[in-house]
Amino acid sequence: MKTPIPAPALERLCSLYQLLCRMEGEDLVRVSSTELGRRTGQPAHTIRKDISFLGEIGNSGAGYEVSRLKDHLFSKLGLQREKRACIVGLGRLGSAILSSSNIANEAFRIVAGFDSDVNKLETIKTAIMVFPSHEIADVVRRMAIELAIIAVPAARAQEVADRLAGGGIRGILNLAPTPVMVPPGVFIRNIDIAGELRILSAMSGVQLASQGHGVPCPTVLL
Amino acid sequence: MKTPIPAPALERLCSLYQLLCRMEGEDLVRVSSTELGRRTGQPAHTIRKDISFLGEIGNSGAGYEVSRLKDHLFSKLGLQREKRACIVGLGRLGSAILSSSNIANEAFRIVAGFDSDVNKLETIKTAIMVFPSHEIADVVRRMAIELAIIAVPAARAQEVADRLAGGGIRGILNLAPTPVMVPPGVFIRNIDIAGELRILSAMSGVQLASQGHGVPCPTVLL
DNA sequence: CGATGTGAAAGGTTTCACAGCT
DNA sequence: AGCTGTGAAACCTTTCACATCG
Repeated sequence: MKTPIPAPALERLCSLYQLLCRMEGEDLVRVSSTELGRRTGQPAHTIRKDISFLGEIGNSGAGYEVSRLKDHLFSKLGLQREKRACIVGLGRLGSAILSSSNIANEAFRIVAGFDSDVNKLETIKTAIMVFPSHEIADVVRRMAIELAIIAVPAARAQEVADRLAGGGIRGILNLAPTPVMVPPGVFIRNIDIAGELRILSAMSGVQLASQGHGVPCPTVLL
Repeated sequence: MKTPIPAPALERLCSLYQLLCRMEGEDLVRVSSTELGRRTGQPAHTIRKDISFLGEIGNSGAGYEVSRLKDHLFSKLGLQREKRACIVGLGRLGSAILSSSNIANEAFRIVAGFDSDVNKLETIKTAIMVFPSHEIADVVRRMAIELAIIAVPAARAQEVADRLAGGGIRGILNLAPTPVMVPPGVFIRNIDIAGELRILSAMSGVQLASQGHGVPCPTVLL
């Protein structure tokens, strides 16, 4: 925690954590950076560098012990403490995420949902607590919710983000097709699924300066 | 084309294009880079630099004409030619995207869907053509589909990606909670929604080297 | 003056090379 | 031999400063 970690490295480390969870399930005990590189699509030295940002861990010379490295990331990435999360917008996208994300998740747990449509609140079938949207700030504060997913129409996304921020949220994943802005201290990730397709469309028609960056490499043979 | 464009700049330009579409709807005719910066959360010089990667356009000294700049991006980003897209996996997530993405889209059109569950193919209500998953490569080739969205369980994502690549796909947006690898020439964006939350969780608990300028908005794109 | 466009500097990330360990 | 960890080089992106235009 001494060294500041580059954001891209942090993202890769999160992926790596997921990979290690899977490998542990496959009963693999030791793994080299070369092998991890093969399975993530990154060069081995990137893997080693990323890991080293969190401090030493591997038995220098004999690869990493899978479960030890996993636990190391688990704690260093702060995933140890399960964070409470909420989801705003219980339409098709919101409830799809809800039904897929609340199973077996170690880093966060969705504990509340919001929607502005009162009918929907009454008819929805879910184990989490649901509230009308105007109570966002209150509920976020009262339940000590730290993370939020926004899955509402574009026109309402900024307003929702403001309310979440007002309740003291720490991080927001915005899935609405327009970026939102947040005050300093709140982490934001704007992910627009249709926009992503547009980017792909553009990438395939324009000459790029470099096409690295999270793009898995080819181990291709078919 | 002449100047290679940095990938991050390309992503921002796609966002900018969306913003300009909205501004045109608001009947705004002229806009300065400062104003665009305010609305996207980026500094003005970044806006100007990004735009300049595509060649000159603004009346140097009097801002940009909204519709002219919009059209400029539209053609330079290759959005002009509407690309055919498909979606693999018609579960909750897949059909949520389908119902929200096929309305008024200028850059791509979803023309086919795939699922391995034959019952689902028979019961699903949609305007697009649906096929069993084992026909992916054939259909992609026959219908000249260029882009794909993967919305299947993690265990089947790589296999689906391989079939898409086999059919000659150009770009893949993978929403499964595990990254997939593709042969060179295919553009890939791996977006794991639960993983994004995990990244937020980690970001709020670890010291970062550089964090977005307080209010940014780029799409992570992957 | 206030705006754009751009070469050049600054800053951050990735890649390399090698010391040290098994 | 093969592996990890890391300082330093190489690379790419962002930021700055200023020439130029309306």
